[in-house]
Amino acid sequence: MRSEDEKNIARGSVCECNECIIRDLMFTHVPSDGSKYVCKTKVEVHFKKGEIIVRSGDEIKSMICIKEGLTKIYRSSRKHSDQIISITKPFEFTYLLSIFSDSHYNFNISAIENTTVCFISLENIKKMISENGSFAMSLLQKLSTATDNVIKNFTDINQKNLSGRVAYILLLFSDEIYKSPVFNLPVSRKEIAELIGMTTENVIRIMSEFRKEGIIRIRTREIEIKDYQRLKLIMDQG
Amino acid sequence: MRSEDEKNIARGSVCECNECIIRDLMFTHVPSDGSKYVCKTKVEVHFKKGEIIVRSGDEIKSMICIKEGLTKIYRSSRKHSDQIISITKPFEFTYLLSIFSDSHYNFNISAIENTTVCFISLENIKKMISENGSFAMSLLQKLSTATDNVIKNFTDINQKNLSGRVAYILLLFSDEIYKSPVFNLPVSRKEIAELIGMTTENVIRIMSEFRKEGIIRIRTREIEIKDYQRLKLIMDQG
DNA sequence: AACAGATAATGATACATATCATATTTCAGG
DNA sequence: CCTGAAATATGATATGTATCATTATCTGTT
Repeated sequence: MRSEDEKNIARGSVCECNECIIRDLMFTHVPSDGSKYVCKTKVEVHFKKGEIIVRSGDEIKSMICIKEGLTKIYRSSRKHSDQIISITKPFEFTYLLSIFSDSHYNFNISAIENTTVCFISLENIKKMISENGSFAMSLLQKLSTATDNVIKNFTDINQKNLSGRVAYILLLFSDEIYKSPVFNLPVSRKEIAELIGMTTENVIRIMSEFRKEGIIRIRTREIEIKDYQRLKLIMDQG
Repeated sequence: MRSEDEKNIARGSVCECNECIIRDLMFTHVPSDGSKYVCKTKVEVHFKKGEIIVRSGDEIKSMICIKEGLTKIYRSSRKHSDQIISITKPFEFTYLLSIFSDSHYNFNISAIENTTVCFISLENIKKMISENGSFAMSLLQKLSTATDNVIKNFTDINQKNLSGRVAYILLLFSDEIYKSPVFNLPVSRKEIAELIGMTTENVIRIMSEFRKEGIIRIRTREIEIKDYQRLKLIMDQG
């Protein structure tokens, strides 16, 4: 049976995206024909909202870079519900460094919006690292920053009470992802709960409280942050 | 004012440790004079239990490898108590990948046992990475495995109830660190609480319960795991 | 347009965990 | 050996959060 990666690559077409980190790194560090290893094997694949991109247990054959849309990395455990580890934005790599530590995925990745991703042959990336140290160094820097942020988010969220966590996630979407006070939540309340470690009911309840207090406006998935300062205060004090 | 690193290096002597990961990687990947960059600048420093090795905010000038003893990486937040991110054993690097993502430490590191650490000039490590891709690749693999484990531990612990967490930490010390059913806890109950995200009182309470049930024996810091299977069950079910 | 299933919303209650208060023990320093 | 501060221990209570139950709303499908 073919792996997900192989199936995905088979679906894809050659990618020419200019903002790509890898392309950027190659342009900076690989003198002439950087395309030798990477560009030939890059393929773009589109996933609809909700579709699974890779599954825990699959063999890792690609680095996956988000071109457009939004994805989540998550663990599924037998008894409990899923736990979301992080959300990945355009021009970030989905899977952090873990691609170097294991031959198979330990987490799942799925699209939480319609998403275009770029599969880049991991074998070739490894070859590039081995042959070009300054490329390696730059890639290492980018990946470790992302990993650091994941750890920082975990510790931040862990210390907050429920209101603080909900405030945190609303500000994340507003400030970091959509860069607007009005946005459509790409995730269900259940997924928010999985992201910040609480129950679905309490996510809903606390969002309702924020609404009653005039801090946010809710129209199902559409959220408007009306009192930014207050929400920030709740996040910081939670 | 000199950074902690500089002060530490000034205290140290040249290190000749054979089990060192860096030395091992160099031996594998650097043909002849691997010592050129690294060995000359390696220094061993001893820290007494409780001493701080690096402080959040210090400039990062070294990779720090534990030779002997045990250290903790932790965040100090204004209001709440510290949060321990991970415990580092001999022949592991204390600071994971973060050394590549920032110029200054974001976390603190301190010795939780009498500890000997090895400071290796970061500048030289970076030079090695740039000049030797296969060294870079191996280092990347080792560091990303460690980082992966930190993330996995976070998600594991988060899903457990208090009993499960205490069981987890006791088994960690017994299985991973001391490899013996009897060991002296290197950390206070307060530090255990900071490591697994609960209050000191509840750590004590649950350990007492385990004692009353005959699962462990406690003599202050000395712990004996008497019913390994039961403890494991509590960890898994919690 | 109507339906069904998923998602969101809200309340009542149970449970887990934190907080507060108070002993008791341990241990470093004089 | 004593002493006091820190760590450990235990109980009572308060609080936060999860769970369970029910209804309302949304969304996609026929």
